[in-house]
Amino acid sequence: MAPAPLTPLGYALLGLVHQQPRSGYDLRRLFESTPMAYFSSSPGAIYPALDRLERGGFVAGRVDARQPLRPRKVYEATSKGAEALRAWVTKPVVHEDLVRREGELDLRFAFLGGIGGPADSRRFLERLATEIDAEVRRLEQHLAGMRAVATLHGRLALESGIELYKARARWARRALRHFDTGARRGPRRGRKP
Amino acid sequence: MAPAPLTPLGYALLGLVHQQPRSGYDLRRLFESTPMAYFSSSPGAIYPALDRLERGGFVAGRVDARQPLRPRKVYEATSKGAEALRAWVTKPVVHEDLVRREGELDLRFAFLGGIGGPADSRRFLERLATEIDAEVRRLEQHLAGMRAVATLHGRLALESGIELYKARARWARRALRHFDTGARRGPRRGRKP
DNA sequence: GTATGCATGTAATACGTTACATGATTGT
DNA sequence: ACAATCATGTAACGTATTACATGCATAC
Repeated sequence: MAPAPLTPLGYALLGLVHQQPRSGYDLRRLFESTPMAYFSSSPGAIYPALDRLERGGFVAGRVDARQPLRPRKVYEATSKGAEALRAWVTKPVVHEDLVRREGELDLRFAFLGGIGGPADSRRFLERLATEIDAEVRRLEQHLAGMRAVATLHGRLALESGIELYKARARWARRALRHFDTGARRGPRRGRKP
Repeated sequence: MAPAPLTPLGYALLGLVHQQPRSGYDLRRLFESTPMAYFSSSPGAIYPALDRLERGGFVAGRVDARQPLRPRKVYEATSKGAEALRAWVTKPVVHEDLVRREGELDLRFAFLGGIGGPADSRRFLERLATEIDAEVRRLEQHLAGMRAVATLHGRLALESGIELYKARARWARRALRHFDTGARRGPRRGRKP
């Protein structure tokens, strides 16, 4: 049942080769030159990770032996890989995603675009906003409880965390407008009256 | 020269035992029950990390053999540990801290309270805000450049990142008011006219 | 002929995760 | 008698990091 969960890097690579076939070098450059720099572009991370994905049957690589240079190995997602990716991006957002896997959230949402429908995007964003609200309440209670004991810096650091969560929730609710029920396409105009 | 850099967990533990002597179990509970849950409370992470800190001379542990239970081992920071901690928290914030070590920023700032003076806090926050501004400019340029090619979800995900950075910069500038030059103490009243 | 870019990889090391082990005390 | 709490640890495993290795093609 539990289908061998991948690492964040594994999902990132899987999602990218699912968008379009790419070589290890393509992926490295992507991590170097785009805001995905969150992931390491080091070959010692990427090539072994691609191997694991291939051995696990999530991606298939074929050697592109066009004459000039050292041959590229181009990967694409298998149906098993696509399924694992779908499961990952559509999985309900839970509390742990907020505190230990913050970085994955944007990635999951970005990949969700090519995979799910507007209903999936709505579910993701609504759930995200709800979980954040709950976490903000917890943090504010903690902050209230420590008012007396904690240092100024401790309180400020916690407030920083709270502000970041609030900003993310605002973003989620704004993004939701792009997936309004009944909207045929795009963010144009207000919601159905 | 380069004094064997510690891991994030290592710095977290070091900073906490620098505040006051604590046992491994104290630290585990802290990670379980406070917003520091970002760090794992698993014994397989904490006890080995404390060992490494002790072997490296950053902390010193002594067994607290008060009768009742299994004896606690209570750690406190050595002067070498305090120095390493000071170096870490006062180190200028750089671009890489933003993208690959976001989680450490709040921690560094929180510990800075017990270590540096208001001038250190100002430097930290000003530098942080400046680095964020630069990163936001980069991201917005990237967003502008991908307008045409990228998907709605990709653009929204990037906007999320931008919003989070902006929220952090706002927080930093607000927090700065607590460390105004000439202010004797606390955030009371506006800045010197 | 030297550096840079394309393109793949390996080796050593250290670290975190999960799960398990141990054992005493207190509460029901 | 059993569970929970205090308290410390170990073992197996997988993975990321850093640094190195290789080799051809093109540009200066």
